[in-house]
Amino acid sequence: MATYPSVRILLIDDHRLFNDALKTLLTTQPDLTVCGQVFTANDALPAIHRLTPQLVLLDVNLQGVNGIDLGRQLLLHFPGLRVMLLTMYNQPKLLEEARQAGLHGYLLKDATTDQLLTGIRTVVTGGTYFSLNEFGTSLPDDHFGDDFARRLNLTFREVEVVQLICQGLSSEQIAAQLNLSVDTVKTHRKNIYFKLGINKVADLIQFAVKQGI
Amino acid sequence: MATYPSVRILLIDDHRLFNDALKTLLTTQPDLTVCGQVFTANDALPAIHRLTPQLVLLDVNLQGVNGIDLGRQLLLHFPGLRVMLLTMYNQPKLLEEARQAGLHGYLLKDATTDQLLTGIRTVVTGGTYFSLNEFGTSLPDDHFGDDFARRLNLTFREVEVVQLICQGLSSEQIAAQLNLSVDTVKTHRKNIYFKLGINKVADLIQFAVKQGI
DNA sequence: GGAGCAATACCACAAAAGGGGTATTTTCAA
DNA sequence: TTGAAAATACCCCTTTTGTGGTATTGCTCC
Repeated sequence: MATYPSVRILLIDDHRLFNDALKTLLTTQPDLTVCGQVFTANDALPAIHRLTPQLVLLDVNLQGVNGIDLGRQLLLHFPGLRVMLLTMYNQPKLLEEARQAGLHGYLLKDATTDQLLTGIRTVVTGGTYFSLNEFGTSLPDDHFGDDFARRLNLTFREVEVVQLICQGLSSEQIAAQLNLSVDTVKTHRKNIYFKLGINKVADLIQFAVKQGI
Repeated sequence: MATYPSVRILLIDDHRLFNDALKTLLTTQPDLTVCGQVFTANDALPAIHRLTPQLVLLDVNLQGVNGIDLGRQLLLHFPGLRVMLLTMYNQPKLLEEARQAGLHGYLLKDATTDQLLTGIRTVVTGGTYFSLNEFGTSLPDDHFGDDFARRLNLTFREVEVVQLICQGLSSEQIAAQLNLSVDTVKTHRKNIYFKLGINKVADLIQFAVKQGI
C-alpha cells in the first residue's frame, strides 16, 4: 500500500448535505484532511486565508455564481493553490472552460469514490485530472480562428442577459432592469444565440441549466 | 443519549459520489445501516427484494425518470416500506406532490446533517418529515375545489407536450410530431400554463428542469 | 343518463421573439 | 495610438407566442 503526503482540503459547495457527506467520506482516508467547508462563494476567500488548504474542491453550481469564475479568482489570489471542480454536468464545453481557466481538475459528482481519490491525489501532486463520463477526454486542438472559436465565449453583459432571460424576463423587462434600450437587449440576445449556435429561449435555458445557471 | 432501533437503508441516486459519500456519513450512526445503493430506477425493485430495507432514500432526479413516480411504485409493491425523497429542489409544488403520492419525507440535499438524521429517524418510526428551506413547512389545507386544486395535475397528453416544448420544438413541430393540429397544441399549451400558473416558455422549462425533465 | 374531464380543433388579435441589417461610443491591450 | 471587441442603439419585417373565446367528441364514474 502506497503512502501519500498529507493534504488539507477545503470544500466549497452549497449543497450542505453533499458537503457533509463528502467530508465524512474523505475522513476515511488518513492522508486527506478536510480542513473546512463553506457554502457560499463569498466565504471562500476568507476561509482559504484562515485555513490555508492545499486543495479546494469546488462545485460549479454556487447560488448564481459560476464556480469556474470563482476558481479563476482563487488561483489569482493563491497561486500555489490546487483547485478541482466537482459538478454534475457531463459537459465537454464546461470541462474545456475549466481547463482554459487554469483549474487543475474536473470531476463528475457521478464519479466513483475511486475516481475521486485518484483525482485528488493526482491533482495535489501537481498533475491535472479532467474526466467525463463516456465521451473522450479532450477536444482536438484544431478549429481556431473561425466562428467556432468565438462560440461559448459570452461576454460579461451577455451572461447577465442570459441570467435574466432564464429568470423568465422578457426583453422589455430586462431592458428596464439594466437601464438599456429594448433594442440593445435584442442585440445581445441575437449575439448570444449566434455564439451558442441556438435560436430559441428553450435552447438557451437548457444550455444555462447545464452550465449551472 | 437516546438509543434508536436499528434501521436498514437503501440509497437510490444516480450521483454516485453523493451516494457513496452519504453512505459513509450514515455509517457513522450505529443505528443506521446502509444495506445497499443503486444508481438507476430499474435496479430499485430487485434491490429492495434482495435487501429488504426499511427505508429508501430516493433522489427525484433519476436519469429522466421522476423519483416521485418511482416512489409511488415502490409503495405499491412494498406497502410497509418507508420512502423519503432527497432533492436539491426547494419547491413547495414538488413537496406537495411527494406528499400527495404518499411518500413519507422530503428533504433538501441542502439540508444539514442534523436535519437528515432527524428526518430519517422520524420517518422510520412511522412519522413523516417534509421540509424546505425558509418558507413555511406546509401549505394551508384550504382552497379546494377551485382552480388551484387543478394546478400541477397535468394530463398525460399535457406532459407529452411539455417534454417536446422543453426539447425546443415549436408548436408547429410538436403538432407534426404528434399528428395534431397546431391549434390543439396551442390549446394544450394554454392549459398547461394555466395549471402551472405561468405564462412563458422560460418559466415552463425552469419548472420542467426542476421536476427532472 | 348526465356531469365532468380529456382531447381534439377552430377563430382572431396582441405581444413578443427571431433574423437581417447598420452605426456609434467606450474600453483595453498590443 | 490604433485597432479590435464590447456595449450601446436603431430600422424593418416575419414568425411564433400568448390570450381570449367557442365547440365537438368520446370516456368514465356515480
